[in-house]
Amino acid sequence: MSTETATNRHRGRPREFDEAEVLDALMELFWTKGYEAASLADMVEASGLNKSSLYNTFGSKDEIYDLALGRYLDTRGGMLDQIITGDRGLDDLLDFFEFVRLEASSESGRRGCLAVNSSTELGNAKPTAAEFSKRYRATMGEALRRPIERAAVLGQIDPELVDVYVDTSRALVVSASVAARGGIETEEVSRQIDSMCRLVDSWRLPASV
Amino acid sequence: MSTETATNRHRGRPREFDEAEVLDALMELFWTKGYEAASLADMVEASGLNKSSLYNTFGSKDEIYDLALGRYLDTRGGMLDQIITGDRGLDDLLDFFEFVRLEASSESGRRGCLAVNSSTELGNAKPTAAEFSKRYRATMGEALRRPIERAAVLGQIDPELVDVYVDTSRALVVSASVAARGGIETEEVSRQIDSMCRLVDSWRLPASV
DNA sequence: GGTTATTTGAACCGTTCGGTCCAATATGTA
DNA sequence: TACATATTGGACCGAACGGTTCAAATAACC
Repeated sequence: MSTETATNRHRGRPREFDEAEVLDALMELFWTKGYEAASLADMVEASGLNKSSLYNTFGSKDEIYDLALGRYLDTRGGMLDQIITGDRGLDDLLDFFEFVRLEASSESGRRGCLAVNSSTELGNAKPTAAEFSKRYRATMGEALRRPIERAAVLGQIDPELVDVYVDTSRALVVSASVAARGGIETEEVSRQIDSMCRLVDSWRLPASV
Repeated sequence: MSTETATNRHRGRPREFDEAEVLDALMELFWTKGYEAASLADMVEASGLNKSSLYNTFGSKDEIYDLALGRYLDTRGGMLDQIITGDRGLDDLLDFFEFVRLEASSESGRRGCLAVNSSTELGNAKPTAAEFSKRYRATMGEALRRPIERAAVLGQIDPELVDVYVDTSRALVVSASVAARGGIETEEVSRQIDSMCRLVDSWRLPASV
């Protein structure tokens, strides 16, 4: 009956790296270079691991890419949840757009959105990529829906158009990420985000008396 | 003074293929597979030419890609001009969205937009690709501006928001092409286009008495 | 029909691709 | 200290990569 203290979970040599950390580094690589352009050599360099360690731990390039995409979505989903909070309706949405503006002008943000990049690079060609594309779409939609539904409750906008505004907001964000990655000057992208904000403002109903 | 009839423009063996036709085929290849994923072997197969013929006529893969992109933009620009015509303002814009819907549900259209795909795949990495990204953005903007400015003249919309609506319309089209390529079901994409149309309808001002 | 210019197919280049294997090494347990 | 177990770096694989060269074939012009 003596239960051994659960110290012998792993017998041999323990792992010298943090899986999540390495996966993050690989995600960054794919984010920057895309799937095809990122070579195994790049992956080795980015991870700091040996090629065979990489392979043993995570599998093939294909599998690693899927893991990296998954990690991006999880991380990103959490970020969205954190960012789009509050009960101010459209004002929260506008705050999020400001976050998008900030990102789009940063070195990191000019790589666009990994989910969008993956969508357009691998599209229908890679089933798992299409799956992530759908997941990203859903996650982003849900996050955007919250402030917009709240805006309807607050009487800021026409409740009939909640779905339309959700779709529109998502499209605007996607398009901004495309522009940012596509080498469009940050001033121009920022101007586009101005338009996004002005559009949202145009959704406001006149305050009922 | 006897001017020779200008028959001896080319002395040797004449070209056996049509440059534009071959370039179209190559454009289709890059449209479908993207830049990195398209191999020289693919290019040979798509063009029907020999590898060295390809090289002699158009140059390296890199140069051919640029030529193909240029051809896409020219072709596409002409198409946009043809499609977005008329003087009905928002109704012409809505017609264009219907065209986008039709494309997005076709086999061919589910490859997205080559300019957008190129933007996100090569982004800042390839200067010429960034150049095309800007050209595409400008061309699309100008095409969309026409019906929207007309709508302002017709009193359909708030003239103050013309720029905003141009940016928005372009963003919606870009986002639709991303969705179409990303493996999103055609019904879902079509639903997104419904939202686009409803949004545009919400821009209409009440008819002044 | 001879000349000339061009295309053509195939062989070939060195490099990099993604992927695999294994002996050496390092570490926790007994 | 000896054992068991996992990781590690590097050698190695065949295939495909983008790109180049060239002799042979071909067709318009004189």
